[in-house]
Amino acid sequence: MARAKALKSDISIEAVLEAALELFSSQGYGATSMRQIAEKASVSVGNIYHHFKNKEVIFQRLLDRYWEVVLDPKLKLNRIFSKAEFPDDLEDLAEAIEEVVNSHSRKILLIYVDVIEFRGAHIRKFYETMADRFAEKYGKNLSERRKKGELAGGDPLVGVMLAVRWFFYFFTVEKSFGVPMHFGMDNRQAIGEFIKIMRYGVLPRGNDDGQSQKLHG
Amino acid sequence: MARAKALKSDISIEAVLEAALELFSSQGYGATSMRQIAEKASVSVGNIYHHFKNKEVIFQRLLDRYWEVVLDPKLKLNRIFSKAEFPDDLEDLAEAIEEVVNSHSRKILLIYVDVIEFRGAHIRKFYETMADRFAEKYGKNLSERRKKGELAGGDPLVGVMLAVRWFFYFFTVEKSFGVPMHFGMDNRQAIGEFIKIMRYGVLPRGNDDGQSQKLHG
DNA sequence: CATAACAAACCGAACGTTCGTTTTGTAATT
DNA sequence: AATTACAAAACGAACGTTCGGTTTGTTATG
Repeated sequence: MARAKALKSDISIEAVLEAALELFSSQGYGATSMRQIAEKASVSVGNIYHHFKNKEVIFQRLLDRYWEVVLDPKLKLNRIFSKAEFPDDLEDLAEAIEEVVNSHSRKILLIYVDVIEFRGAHIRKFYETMADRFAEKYGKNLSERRKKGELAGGDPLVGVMLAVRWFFYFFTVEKSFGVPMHFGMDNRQAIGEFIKIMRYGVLPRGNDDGQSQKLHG
Repeated sequence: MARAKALKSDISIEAVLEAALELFSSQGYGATSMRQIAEKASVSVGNIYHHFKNKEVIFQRLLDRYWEVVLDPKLKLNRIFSKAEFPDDLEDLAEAIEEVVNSHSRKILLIYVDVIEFRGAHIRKFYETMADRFAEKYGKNLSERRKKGELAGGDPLVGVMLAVRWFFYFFTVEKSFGVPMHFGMDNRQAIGEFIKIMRYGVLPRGNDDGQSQKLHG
């Protein structure tokens, strides 16, 4: 039987990838040297080249690992996607996305490194296929529910994509960029406001309130 | 009697900044060399160092120029801010932000370069002060209108910030990152869907089921 | 059990280039 | 004449990568 024994070389490879992730995500690709990676990984430069053809395949490998995470069907976010209960799942979506960003904030930064230094060469194709998969999985369920009148007019898929992208960007800026968005309120509160707007909009709903809509004077 | 005469040296400085902007925004800071800048600007390396203390001040200068653009009261976007007619101004906001991003897509990329390679060192303070200024300008007007019942409950400023950030991100990804978001629809249509959701939410409004989005012609 | 044989893992010096910056000297402008 | 603008060469340091040699671990053989 095949044992999953941890080879010594695996430890080195892991150390190199971890060091490279740390450095690429905090300095960029071009500004990170192989010697820096070697030192941080407590490994010789020659050893790195024994395991990796060159600097770029290290970067590529790191991006591949992020895709594995994001595409994992066991990921909570993906399970929410396949249930497709928008907009009831907005809170769950926010929580799951926060979890992804918190757990993989540095890997997410690599995407921006790729955009800046490689013109998005490594990630473009992936993003396109991912968007398609998402639309297929989530979209069918949604359009059915819309026919039943559970959702307002317009393409419901847009609403989900909009929210998902916004959540991702929100937490990425907060966590990966390290820039608190500070809408003048707590994080959780800001998410709550966003969800409220997504569901009900910012214009007052006329029915149960004495105030009826008096816009466009 | 200040002459606005264009000195010859100004032409060199301008060429250097233009070349540096092009290179920094497409390769990142660390991966761009002074020799590359010099060649693209048709200027000698020594000449660059005659006008700029070092490489980093070139980068800093470029970011400063972007702030000047964004803070200019004459900028259409800023004029919309000071009128604060949310959510009626959503279309105008989208258009103005698209204009800013289209006109300054490369400078916007510098922000991401700063985040990646300098941990946002150059931009952090600016963003904080800008958010405050925005909240002060736009916020007062909004809270008054909310008291008059023109807006739904919750902090109305969140809605504006939410929309503004989303528009910026949307156009930045489209134009600066060069990644078409392709929500399965036209750009203008996607913006329209977003605005509709912002105003009315995705849940159907009680008055007439499902078809309440007919106003705002 | 001991050991020879072999490959994978690893190291660190060295290669040729290129880096950011400085120095030196000349042309242009004032 | 004095100062600014510019170009070219040169500096030491650092770059990505290569390479010869050593250590380590496993397998085969006695």
